Amino acid sequence: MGDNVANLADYIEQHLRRLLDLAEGGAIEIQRRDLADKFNCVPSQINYVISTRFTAERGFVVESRRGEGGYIRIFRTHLDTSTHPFGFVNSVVGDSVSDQEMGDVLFRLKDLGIIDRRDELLIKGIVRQQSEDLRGRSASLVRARILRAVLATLLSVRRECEEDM
Amino acid sequence: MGDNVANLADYIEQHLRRLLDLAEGGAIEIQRRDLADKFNCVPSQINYVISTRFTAERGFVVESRRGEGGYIRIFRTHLDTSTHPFGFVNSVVGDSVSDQEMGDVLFRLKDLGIIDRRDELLIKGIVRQQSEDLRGRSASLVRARILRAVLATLLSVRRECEEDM
DNA sequence: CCGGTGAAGGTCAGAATAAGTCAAAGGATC
DNA sequence: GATCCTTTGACTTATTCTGACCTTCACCGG
Repeated sequence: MGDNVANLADYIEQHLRRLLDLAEGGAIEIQRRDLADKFNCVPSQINYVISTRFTAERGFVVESRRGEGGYIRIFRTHLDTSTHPFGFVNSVVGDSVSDQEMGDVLFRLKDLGIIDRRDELLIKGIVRQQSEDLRGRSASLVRARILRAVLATLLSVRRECEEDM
Repeated sequence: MGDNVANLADYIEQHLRRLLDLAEGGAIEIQRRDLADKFNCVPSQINYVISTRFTAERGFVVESRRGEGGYIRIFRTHLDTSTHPFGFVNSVVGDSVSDQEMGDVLFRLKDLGIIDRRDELLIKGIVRQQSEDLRGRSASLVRARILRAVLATLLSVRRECEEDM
């Protein structure tokens, strides 16, 4: 225990985090090849670091492009999901959701103070609108997907709005 | 925006956008040969830039003519943003959406200042996450639904936030 | 007229560049 | 020694850039 000697992946993570701290706007751009050279490893190691450490759950979004002028960009999101119920949302929603279950989930979230009454109505409206022409199982699958997506959006946007004040 | 541009195609795109911004009536006319000379590249590079960056999805129409007195004209198309969020979103999204189309739609909305860079990435991430294990048509349908739902949420919440101030 | 000619722009496929994927091997931890 | 995390490299995919070849058009000489 104590100070475990960090491995390569940890060093690369540290490096990227330092860059992010220094960067204006909480975003950085790197070349995969260059970074791999700097750390004397194969390029795919960079992908490993990014996919294990710079995830949405940890508050990052990553964007990349191949070919000439290619890059990897890492953005810090406003959303820190360890303090915000992202995982929680995923755990309550499930893969298949009936209209009734949707109501229950939203009720719980409102009860917990995560969303308010207006959000509840808004979400219910959107989910219903987007699943209205579907029946049975496919409706439930779509509802689940949309519910998760909408909740994720709402939570991150809310947070942004709060910060803006 | 500090968009760092790393390749020729991006430079040419930027140049054309600047011209469009300056132009009265949101339209410009260029000579392919001249532009290629200016950027020291083959003429077909211009076609590449136009066909990848100035698409209908991104809000442009392009018209050209060969032969003596030939030209390429680029027009910016307009989008009515004053309508209700739902109607607006529906007019942009459609029933079936490829990943590429989603990218273009979000790009255009960002271009119009309706969403910002982070929204763009966030939404792309959410939609991809929710459609990642699907293939072909069903993926496109789900993408369309989720994209509509997420955009509608975002726009409604945004409005609320503004009202609250 | 009318067919030729040169001046545009268009198409397509291949090379070059850079990132992504995946599975298997290697280590650490319990 | 079982399991989980890391590291590697062979293979895949995406994007850009180029050049050879094609099409369209105005104009000109006969």
